Amino acid sequence: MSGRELKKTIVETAGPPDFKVGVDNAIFSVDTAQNRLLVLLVMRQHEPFLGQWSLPGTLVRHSESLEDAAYRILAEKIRVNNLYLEQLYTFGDLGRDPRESPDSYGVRYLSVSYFALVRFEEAELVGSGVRGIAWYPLEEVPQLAFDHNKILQYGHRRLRNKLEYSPIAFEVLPELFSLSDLYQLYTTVLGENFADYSNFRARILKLGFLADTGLKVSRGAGRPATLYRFDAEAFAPLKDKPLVFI
Amino acid sequence: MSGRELKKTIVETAGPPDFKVGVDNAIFSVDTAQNRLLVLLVMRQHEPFLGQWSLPGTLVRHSESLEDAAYRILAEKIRVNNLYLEQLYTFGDLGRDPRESPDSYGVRYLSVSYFALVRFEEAELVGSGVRGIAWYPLEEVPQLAFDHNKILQYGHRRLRNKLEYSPIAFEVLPELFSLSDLYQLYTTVLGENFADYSNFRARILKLGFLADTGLKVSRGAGRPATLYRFDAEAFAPLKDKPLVFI
DNA sequence: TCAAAAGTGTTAAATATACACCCATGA
DNA sequence: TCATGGGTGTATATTTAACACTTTTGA
Repeated sequence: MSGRELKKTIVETAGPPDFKVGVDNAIFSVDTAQNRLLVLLVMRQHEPFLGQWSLPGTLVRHSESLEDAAYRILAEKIRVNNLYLEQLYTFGDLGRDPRESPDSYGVRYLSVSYFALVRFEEAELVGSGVRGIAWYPLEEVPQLAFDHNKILQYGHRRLRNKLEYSPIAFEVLPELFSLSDLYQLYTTVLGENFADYSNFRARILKLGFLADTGLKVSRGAGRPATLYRFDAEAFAPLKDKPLVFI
Repeated sequence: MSGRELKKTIVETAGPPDFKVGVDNAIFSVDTAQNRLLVLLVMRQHEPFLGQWSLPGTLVRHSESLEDAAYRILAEKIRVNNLYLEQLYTFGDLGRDPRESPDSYGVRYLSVSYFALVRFEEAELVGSGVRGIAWYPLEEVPQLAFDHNKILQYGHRRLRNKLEYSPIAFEVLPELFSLSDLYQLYTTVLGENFADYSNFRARILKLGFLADTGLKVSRGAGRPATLYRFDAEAFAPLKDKPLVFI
């Protein structure tokens, strides 16, 4: 063992390990036209896992909070005005990143994952020619780099829970939307395991935070739909109560 | 600026920052005898925040996962057989640790927090003479080191949610318990904002995962209470359904 | 024999669920 | 004029919530 290697080992085992901290985003959107739940994947441009699909991620920079980093990757990949974002889970198991030396000394890699929901219609993919970045239907997601399939699984569960218990749907719907728009969003994400349209409608209207704008929209055949607006003020008193939206 | 300082700056700004990763635990228990919700605090023995109360925490070591570290601190502070533990949230804002240099270059500190619930009666505090470690009633918690008051707030919210929607109560009750034991646990944690004893009883029994052992226990005056056991097998099919226990 | 703790039963109101049906539009 | 999507109503089962009440014990 050379002198340099010896020194390296001593230094690295002396104190607690240094971590590189990455942020990985599970970014979801709903294509209501095709009734599909989509997740944003990017092709890795570097080792490890070069050429494999992964969740968009980045290492956290100096003078940047975790959330800052999460917003930064998101902004690097898509342009979007409306979104919901929150922290998901932190993965720090040994050996989750092949850049860690196998003897488990030296630098460690840790991933703080974030979960985001964006409006599909307005989400514009950024990048020259949009190569190596794509919306994947959730059922068609391939084997991903690192432990990203696991992160995605976490994210999917969180999405379903959030949709059921919080008003995140309205962060991602257009300003004005019909009740079928809303219903479709719910069915696409949650499957069809809940109330039929009629009951859904009655329930959500009774909650009292959807304001009828009086406007109508006609989409091909059929009766025109009334457009509603989410009334944040009317919702405020319900904010801290356990609410079910389905 | 000396040569040494210049070099330091260059090196540190070249790549992404190194993080020291800490784990902090919000460890709760319920003193049913006194109807109090308690949290475990330790007195800091080192700078920063020397002599101030804090959540028990540690830096993650080489060859140790985040969860390993969480279990390690817990074991260092209390001896306990039954517990529930899960990851809470990761705090990585700039300046959350005073050891970070103020110009926000150099090493960063990040805290992955864990939430635990342990059985108070069997939890034995470890340490010579049990100095600098104590169960604090939640309402009497003082100003804590770092951002630990915030972590504690997160933990408390998680505790209430978990108790309402998951069977964590049974991880922390004795093997055999009466329905009033269970009810008292719930009232202590959640306040009294839910069903009265009679309705609570009817609901929880109807769920069908509490097995009547036939045994009775008499505690002073009053009719002896039937002892129940949590039947994990009977609960299994309900595991993935949204359940409300209150 | 009484107070304390455990356990049971009853009711009205609110909600969930499964439907059947009516309305307004474009082709 | 009819298929299509939007919207309304109703009947029943189930759940919630507030109680009054009975039972069994120790003092």
